[in-house]
Amino acid sequence: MADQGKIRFGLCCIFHKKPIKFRHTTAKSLMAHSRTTQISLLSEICRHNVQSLRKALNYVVTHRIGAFRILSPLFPLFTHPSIHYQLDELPDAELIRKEFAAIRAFRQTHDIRLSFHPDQFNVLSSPRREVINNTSRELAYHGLLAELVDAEVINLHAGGVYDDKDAALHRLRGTLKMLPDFVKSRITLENDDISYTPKDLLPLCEAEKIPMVYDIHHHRCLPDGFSEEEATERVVSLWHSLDREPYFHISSPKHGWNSKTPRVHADYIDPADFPPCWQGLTATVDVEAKAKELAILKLQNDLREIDQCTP
DNA sequence: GCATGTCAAGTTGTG
DNA sequence: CACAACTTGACATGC
Repeated sequence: MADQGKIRFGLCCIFHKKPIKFRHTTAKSLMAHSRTTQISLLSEICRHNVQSLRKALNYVVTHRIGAFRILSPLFPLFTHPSIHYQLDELPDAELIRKEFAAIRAFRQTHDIRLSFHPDQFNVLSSPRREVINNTSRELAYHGLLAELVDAEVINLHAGGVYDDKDAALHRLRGTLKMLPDFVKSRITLENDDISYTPKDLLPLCEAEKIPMVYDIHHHRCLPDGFSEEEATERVVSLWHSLDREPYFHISSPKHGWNSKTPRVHADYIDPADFPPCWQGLTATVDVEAKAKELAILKLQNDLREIDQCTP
C-alpha cells in the first residue's frame, strides 16, 4: 500500500478532448508561395505551437501528469530539403525564444519530464548512407528543440534487421558513436513489436550506457524469453546506474490480446495490463492510448481504486 | 460547413 | 503487390 515509489504518467503529443491544438503544414502547399511568405506562414505556426506547448504543460501539471512527449513537427518541415529554415529567420523568433525560456522555467519548477519520439524513418541501423544522413539531420533538429525546452529524452527504435540482426546492431552502435553530444546524451532505445526485444537491446544499451525505454505492450507482442519482471529489473538497473529515472511505455490492445492485431492501440488502458511489478517503483510511464489525457485520468483513477481494495 | 484526398522520409508483415 | 502499422491526423481542396 504505502509504497515509497511514485509512478508518474506521461501524455503523448496531443489531446483528445481538451482544446489544445498543434498546427502543421505541408511542403507542397508552402511551395506555392514566395520564400518570404513561406517563412511568415511557418513563423505563425511555430509561434502557435510553442504557445500550445506551454498550455499543454500547464494542463499536465494541473492534472498531476508528470511527463509530456512533444510531437516532432513542433517546427514543421524544419529539415525538409527544400523548405528548411532556422529559428532566427522567423519574424517571431524573439517571441518564440521567450516562450521557450518560460517553458524551461516552468518545466524545472514543476519537475515535468519531457521527451521526443522521432518518426519511424529515423533509422540508426540502416545500411544506406542516405538514411543515416537524414536521420542525423532529423536528430540534430530534435536535439536543438530538446535544448530549447530542456527535454531529457530522444527515444528511438533500433530500426530494421535486414536479415542480419547482429550486423544491424553493430551498425547501430557505430552510428550512435558519431552523434554529437547534445543528441547522444539524450538518446534512448525502445524495444519494438516486430524486430528488437529487450533481450536484443539490453547488452548494447548496457555497454554503451544508453538507457532503454521498456515498452511492455511491445514486449507482450514480441516475447523474448525474459519475463516482465526480469526485463523491468534489467531496465531499472540500467537507468539507475546512469542516475536517472526509469522510463516505460504502456498501452492496451484495441481488439483484445487474442485478436490478430494486438499491436493496435486501444482508446484506454485496461488496468489489468498495468504490470504488478511496476507498482511501488519510481518511474515514468508514457500512456499510449488514443483517448490521450482522458486515458491517463482514467488509469490514475482505476489504479487508485485497485490500490484501496488491496489489503 | 463538410467530405475527401494528400502529406518528405523506413521497414516489416499481412491479406 | 498494395497497404497497414508504427508515438500522433491535420490540412488543403472542392463541393
